[in-house]
Amino acid sequence: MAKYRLLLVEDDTSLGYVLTEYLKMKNFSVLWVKNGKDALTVLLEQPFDLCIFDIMMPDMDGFQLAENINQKNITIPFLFLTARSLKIDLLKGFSLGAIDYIRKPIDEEELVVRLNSLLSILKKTDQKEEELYKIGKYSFSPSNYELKIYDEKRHLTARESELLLYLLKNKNNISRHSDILNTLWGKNDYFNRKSLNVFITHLRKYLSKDDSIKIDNIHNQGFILITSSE
Amino acid sequence: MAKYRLLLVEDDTSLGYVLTEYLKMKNFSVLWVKNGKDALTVLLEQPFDLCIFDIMMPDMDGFQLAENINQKNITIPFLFLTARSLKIDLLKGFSLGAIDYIRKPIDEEELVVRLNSLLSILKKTDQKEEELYKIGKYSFSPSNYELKIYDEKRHLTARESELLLYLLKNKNNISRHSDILNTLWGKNDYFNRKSLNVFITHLRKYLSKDDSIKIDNIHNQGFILITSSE
DNA sequence: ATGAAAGATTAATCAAAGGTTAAAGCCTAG
DNA sequence: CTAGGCTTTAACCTTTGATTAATCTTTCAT
Repeated sequence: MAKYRLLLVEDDTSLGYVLTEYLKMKNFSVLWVKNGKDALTVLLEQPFDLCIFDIMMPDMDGFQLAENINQKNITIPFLFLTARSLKIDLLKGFSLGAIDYIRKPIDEEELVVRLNSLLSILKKTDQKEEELYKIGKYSFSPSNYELKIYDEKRHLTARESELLLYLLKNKNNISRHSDILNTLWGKNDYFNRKSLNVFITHLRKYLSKDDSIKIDNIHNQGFILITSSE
Repeated sequence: MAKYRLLLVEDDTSLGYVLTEYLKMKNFSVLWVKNGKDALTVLLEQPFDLCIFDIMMPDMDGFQLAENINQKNITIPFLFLTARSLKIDLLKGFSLGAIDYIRKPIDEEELVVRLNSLLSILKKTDQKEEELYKIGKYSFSPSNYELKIYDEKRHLTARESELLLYLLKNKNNISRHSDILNTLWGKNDYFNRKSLNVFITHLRKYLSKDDSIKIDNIHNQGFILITSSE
């Protein structure tokens, strides 16, 4: 089983250290940062499966961090792990989109089973791959990497296929640069972005035989596969 | 939003009644049964989105119920809601496939947000809950930066979109210069104010196809998006 | 009424982002 | 170990859009 990648945001040095080591021992890949600002930076650059936020931290607290994530349209599951046990805080946490709110002091073993439970739910809902997609006059089979129009077939490469699938899953909605890159490339930097452009060019060429289909760029935001038909 | 269907398995009559009524008030559809046997029967007959199991019950306890479910390959998400607070019980609960383990006494409000959170993760597939604003004859999707009237679509830039969203949130109320500038630009000076004017001009042009919409200036105060319709 | 400040509009500017093509690396099967 | 296909990097060109500027028009206090 692939390691799950966790981002731990915790300003308390000793707790942060203990948790990081424990979770690593339990076969998680953990990045520990000590404040919300650093968290935002790495979230834009690297993919994670789940984030764990402390609330009370200097500079940017956990709530502010969650607000920032929502505002920036970063799609990442997160939960709060906090000493703040008041109900009002819990309600606020969930209303910000947290998938859990765990009160300190936490038993490490309990934390691990809760993390695994949440991660397995998240994974289950993410995996749903259909057999055949219709794109205007084209049809696309992600499992064979095959793009067909009329009788013409074209075999896409793995990357081309993944990218097209990603765009299709968000058909007529923005697929954000950062989300694409984090999902397909695993990181988001200058070179990946360039690479992404190259593959977008490929897909546009392959799909050029049906004018009702286009891949638009939304400046500084992402790409959007538009099918005007249907 | 469609009602979620819950199955509550709880032998305590007064708690069962209170919970059922409370959850119904919170727009859940609830079936309450008092033992594991009845639970199994209705699970085979009716669909549910989520089940809530007490543990300590006569005849068949919650753990046995969960074991039965696994053995019969019934795929249904369930969680435990129990007075048994020992870690060993929690670990057993998760190992049986529970998606949460909530210790009594439970605050009803907290229970509801936890249920909603879990259900929204589970239903992530049809979680296409993109917000859409109506502005007279226009509709605006902030996540796609898309402004639509009839069949015409226009993609706004990030700034245009943010500004329109800000005005919409204060629809028919004044959006102050200083508030807009501080929120979107992060500072408020001569040049930003000039920039803001330019974007207001853009939005006015984009929205000019419906006379019932206008963006008025309140001298020295701010702007106000007015929709006379509705 | 009048002048200064504020607002509206259009256009110019320029750095950043995107597009395209080709060459360079990198795997992997044979 | 090498040939061929795929991905990444590079080079170069085009487009985009926030800002600034320039020029009118409106508002408001006096």
